[in-house]
Amino acid sequence: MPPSEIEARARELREQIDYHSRRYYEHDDPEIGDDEYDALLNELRALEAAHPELVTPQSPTQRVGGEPVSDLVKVRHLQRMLSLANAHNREELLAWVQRMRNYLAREGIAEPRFRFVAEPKIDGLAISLIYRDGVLERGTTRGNGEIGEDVTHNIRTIGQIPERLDQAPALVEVRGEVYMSLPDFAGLNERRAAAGLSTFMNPRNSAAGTIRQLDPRLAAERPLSFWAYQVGVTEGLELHSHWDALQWLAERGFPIHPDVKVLDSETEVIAQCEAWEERRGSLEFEIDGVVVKLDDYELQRRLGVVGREPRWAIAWKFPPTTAVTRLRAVHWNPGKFGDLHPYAELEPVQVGGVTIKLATLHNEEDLERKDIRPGEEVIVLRAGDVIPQVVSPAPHVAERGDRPDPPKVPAACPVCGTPTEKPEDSVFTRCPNHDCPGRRWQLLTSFAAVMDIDGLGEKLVTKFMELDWVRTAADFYRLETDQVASLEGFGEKSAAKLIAAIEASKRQPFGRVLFAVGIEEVGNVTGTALAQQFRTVDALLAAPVEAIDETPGVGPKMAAKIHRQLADPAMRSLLDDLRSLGLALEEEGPAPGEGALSGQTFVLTGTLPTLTREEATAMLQAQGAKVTGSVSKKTSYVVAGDSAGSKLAKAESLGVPVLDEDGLRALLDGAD
DNA sequence: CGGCCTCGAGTTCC
DNA sequence: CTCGAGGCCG
Repeated sequence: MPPSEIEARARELREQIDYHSRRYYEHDDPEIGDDEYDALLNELRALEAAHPELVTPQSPTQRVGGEPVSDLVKVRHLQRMLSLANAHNREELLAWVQRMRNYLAREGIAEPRFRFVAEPKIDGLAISLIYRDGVLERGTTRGNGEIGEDVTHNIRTIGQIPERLDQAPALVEVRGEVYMSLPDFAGLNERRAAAGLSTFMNPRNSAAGTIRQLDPRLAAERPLSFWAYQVGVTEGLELHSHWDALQWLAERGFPIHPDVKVLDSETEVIAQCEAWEERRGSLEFEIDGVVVKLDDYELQRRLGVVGREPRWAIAWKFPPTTAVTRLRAVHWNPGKFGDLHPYAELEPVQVGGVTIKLATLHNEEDLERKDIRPGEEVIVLRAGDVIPQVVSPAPHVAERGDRPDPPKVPAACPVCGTPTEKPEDSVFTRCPNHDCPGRRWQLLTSFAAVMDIDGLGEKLVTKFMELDWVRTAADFYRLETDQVASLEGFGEKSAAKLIAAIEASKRQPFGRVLFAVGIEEVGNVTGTALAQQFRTVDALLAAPVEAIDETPGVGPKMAAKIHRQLADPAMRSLLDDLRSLGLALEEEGPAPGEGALSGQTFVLTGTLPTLTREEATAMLQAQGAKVTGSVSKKTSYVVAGDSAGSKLAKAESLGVPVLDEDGLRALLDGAD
């Protein structure tokens, strides 16, 4: 780069960084992720390192520790706020305990009795609160540990933080974490979205931005919470252990997490850390680890501090939920209806405790937007959920001049080789071949899943297709026990079991069959609605578009699409075949408006003790109830089983009644 | 016409 | 679970 360009680039970077830094800190509303931000900052640092003459005092690189410019008053902490060493696994945790023993042995304390306290490490921000004579005097952010910022005006808006303390000493410093709970975060974002405002990226940013607002009225509108976790400087108060301190805090009304406990051995500590890790996803706040402290203050004092870290505490860090890995290739697969979907083949990498090799890329637009290229490093994320996602190129690759070519949309179907088409109105390029084996495989596996055929999974479908035993879903019902038993890995018994499962699926209601055969726009709900509306497959097939349009939940667009697909001879013959094979192609359930539970909407969540989701759905639908997937205020009941997640929380927040399996049965019995 | 609500579809790992 | 799009209600 010629010098003039370098200078221009440096200026550009400074402007961008300042802009994003303001978005983040002042407007509390970042447009880009931390990684992207860091990439900008790193590029600027690199430029400035190579060309020191470009460094200006105002450059973002010159701010101490990358702290943002701010009008908040700087305050020196009475006692430095320390950081923590990390342990990533049990070996490192045991090594920490051993280090403490060794250290104390050298200090002449042999065989000390260790008691520990393990607390969740909340992803919020650390705050120090000073109470003088029981009155909250000041709240300060951690800052760099030595100097923080005075945020007392915002601290006072947090209801969980007492203004006054009973039986308080002359001086006490309370430390804890200010955070935004996940429900509050979701609610805030919902309100913001409704008001046409941009939404926040994550609870931590949201909390950090809120606490640093200059105007407390803004902070008051944003729900913040608090957990206390330490007593710092005191005058006129004597405590002997961390646990005592926590009790003392609890007695004065500070929130202490109820599951924090004293542990007597490192084995218990490890078990506790692992337990927290397991609970991680079901807590109503984000945690990124567990803080383990030695309980006894005298031992803490003896152990002291090394650098900025106390020897007597450690943070058990959970595996990161993002990782950088190489994108090996982008592949394409046809879906049920021929749309080609790109997915990423990745160099296997550990993210959030599992190894990720594949990740969906959704569609071409998504692929283009992310600008990821095979051969380059990418950031892989496994958010609170389970599904891996490719987020973006790794920060450093975008700076490269000679990047590999972006992946190309295939000109021919990767499975059957038919030239692809891209309809005007679709984001997808598609394989137009209705007989494409890839497409048929998707249809058949989906059919097996929708019809709830036990044991008929992806592998078996593949095998049946290879042997050419199965071309359409109807062929499943033509399989014979002997035939299946002849397969490797199958015996007489397992073959009979599979055939029985296939037979059993014949009892699935008409609506479910309509869903299973693979009609675009027709899922569980629309299938059931069509079945109720038309009663028989003949009536449905004879129906003009206008009649289909009359179905609740179906409008003109869907009606046209459904009508066109039903006219397809292949679809007609499939439905015909299925009928002659004994599947239900007439509605036996109640007509619309009939049935004891008609007009009521149910949502199932979690695992019920004895019923499968499909069974419960069928039982409800038999009474005319509608079963949908998402909770809203129109939902009549949520049926919650074990490990129910966000839907249960939503039901509670909306005041929707929640049933367990017994409650459901009672309701169904009452309806008979 | 605008804005919620709902549905469908695809998807990973163990 | 999340996204986008279509339907429906005010």
